[in-house]
Amino acid sequence: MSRPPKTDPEPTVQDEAARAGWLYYVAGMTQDQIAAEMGVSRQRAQRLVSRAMADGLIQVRLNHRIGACMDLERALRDRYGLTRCRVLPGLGPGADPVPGIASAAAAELERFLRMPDPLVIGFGTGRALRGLVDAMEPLEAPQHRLVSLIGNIAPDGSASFFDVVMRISDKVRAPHYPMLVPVVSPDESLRAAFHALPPVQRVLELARTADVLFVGVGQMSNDAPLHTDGFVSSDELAQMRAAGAAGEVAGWVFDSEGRYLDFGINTRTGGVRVEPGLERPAIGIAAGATKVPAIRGALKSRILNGLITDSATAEALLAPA
Amino acid sequence: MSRPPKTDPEPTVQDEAARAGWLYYVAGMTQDQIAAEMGVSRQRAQRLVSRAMADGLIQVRLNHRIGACMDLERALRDRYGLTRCRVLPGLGPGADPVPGIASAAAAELERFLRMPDPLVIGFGTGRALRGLVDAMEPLEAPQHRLVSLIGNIAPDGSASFFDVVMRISDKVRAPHYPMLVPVVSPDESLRAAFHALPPVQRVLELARTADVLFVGVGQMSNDAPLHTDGFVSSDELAQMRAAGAAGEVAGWVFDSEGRYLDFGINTRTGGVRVEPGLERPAIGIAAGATKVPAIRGALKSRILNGLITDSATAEALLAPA
DNA sequence: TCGCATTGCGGGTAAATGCTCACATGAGAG
DNA sequence: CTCTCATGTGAGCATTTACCCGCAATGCGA
Repeated sequence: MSRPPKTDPEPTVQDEAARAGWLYYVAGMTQDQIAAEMGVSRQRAQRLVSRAMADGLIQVRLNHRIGACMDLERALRDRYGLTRCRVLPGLGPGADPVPGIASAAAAELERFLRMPDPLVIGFGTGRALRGLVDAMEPLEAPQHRLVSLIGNIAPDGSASFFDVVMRISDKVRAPHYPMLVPVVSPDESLRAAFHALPPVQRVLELARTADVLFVGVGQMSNDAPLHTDGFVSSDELAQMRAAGAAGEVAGWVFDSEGRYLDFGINTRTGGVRVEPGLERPAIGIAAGATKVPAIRGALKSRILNGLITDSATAEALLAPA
Repeated sequence: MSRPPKTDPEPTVQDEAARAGWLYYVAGMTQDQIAAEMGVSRQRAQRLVSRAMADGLIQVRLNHRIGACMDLERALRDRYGLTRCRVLPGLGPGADPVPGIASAAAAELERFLRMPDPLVIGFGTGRALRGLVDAMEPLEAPQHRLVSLIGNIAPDGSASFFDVVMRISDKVRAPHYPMLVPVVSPDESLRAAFHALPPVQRVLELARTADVLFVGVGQMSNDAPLHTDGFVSSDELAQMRAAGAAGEVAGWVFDSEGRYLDFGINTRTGGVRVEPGLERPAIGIAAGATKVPAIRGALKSRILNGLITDSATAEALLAPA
């Protein structure tokens, strides 16, 4: 940019690139026309155009609220090394964020379901996953296998409320493998007994090797799903929080750095936990101010390498910790 | 478009086009990649991208002052004593000059809108101003007031086609003051009656004291906007031209020296006229061979002290009269 | 003046793009 | 209920673009 203020005996610098870029992007001319207009070869015109781009002479902006979301996606990807990230416009404070992100989550799942090669797809549970199911289109995908990561026996012995895997299986006609163990066993030995059953072991093995994982993220505040759904008592919740618990994925509790705790309900939680740093997609579906510390932890240790959220949550996740 | 029967808040609209456009222009992905990313066919991706372009969602701006244009700017400033001048590369003869200068005009307006102190900004009308609006980025600037210089009631009683002030107001969330009088009244006494109304007087006062003015420039040739938009008849146009009319700003006609005529439609034009020699910025946005005599007149008498145009028009303005 | 490396140019070519043309789907009129 | 129109979609194809490769010109140190 240190051009002397002389007149035009030197008309040839990146000025030409600017002019070529102008003609290309604004006037919509083809590179052939630009070449003719400027009296140079097509190849040179092409180089000028691409140089105008590389030098940042051309500024492209998107006049749409989606634009901000796209910028947030990129920022989240960079910050947490995500392989997949989707940010949707928030519905405003106070509104339930689940409907907004559910259809995007459903679209993401459908992308995998449409793949012809058989996949094993693992699912957590929770309201976000339930929203995903509701937003899904029925779709024939019998080549895949759907497996639950989390036990689906509630404390009272019934099947768990949000039986995500079964509902998806209904919609896509794929075989499903429920995890026939309690979400949280009363004690460690009972969990071991369940896990020792051969049918359960087969499901556990399937879940551990799943090609794709879709999970929600639970917060540890007083409205923790684990608590409101009756899996932990208020006292135990408070204890775990005092010990640093920040959130949970598939019932497994971790701290603000995303490290799994080795006490509390983690000794009694059924099913498999999502290991940090997987190469396979591990996609979190979660939004809301109260979930921010939980999501941040899961992203930091790469328990999740993909995220679907809303713009307000994305901004909070990008704010300095 | 297969609409999911579910209650999606905003399932899919041109949001997809915006997303595709962002991926294409900002992220630099190929249409194949976009198709894979969004789970649609390549053809659809291409359609989305081109729609994003057609809908004006994508805005391209050039961050470089081409040497030749800078020289023209300086020459125009010197010749006509302009305080602001911006010359953009022409798009070639025959091409519509409006898109080229619109984004520069939008940038100029945005500079004023970003000022924290409240301003009163006055606007004329016409295609150039309309192009400006389309090129503008949405921007929160509620501290300013936007006022129309020109009446916005068309001959048939409808609101005028290019309701610039309202559209800008939409984009920047600033209060706006339309000029509720006919662009051109049938006779002098009717104009006086309109102007005597107290609400109109308040708007007139606001318009007279506006801190910044953005206006187009109309030519008096057979394609005069005043004529094509139905405000003057062919006969009247010819009469005025015979009497020396060279152009008009905000509906007020002047001769080749920029002196306002005191007959013809000037006795019936609503709104305020831009007085020559203002200290406050009075910025004209105009380009095209047919407008050259009009622009020259407006510059000569300093009706305008700022100009945004293209290189071809700038050269014509600098040619000896 | 002579290597010798660096840079820019034109040619050629594979990939990407846009465009047109049938065909499906659905709404609305008859 | 059928026909028609309007809209959207996928496929094929011509055009346009991006990239790779020799070649020549220029700059530089020996």
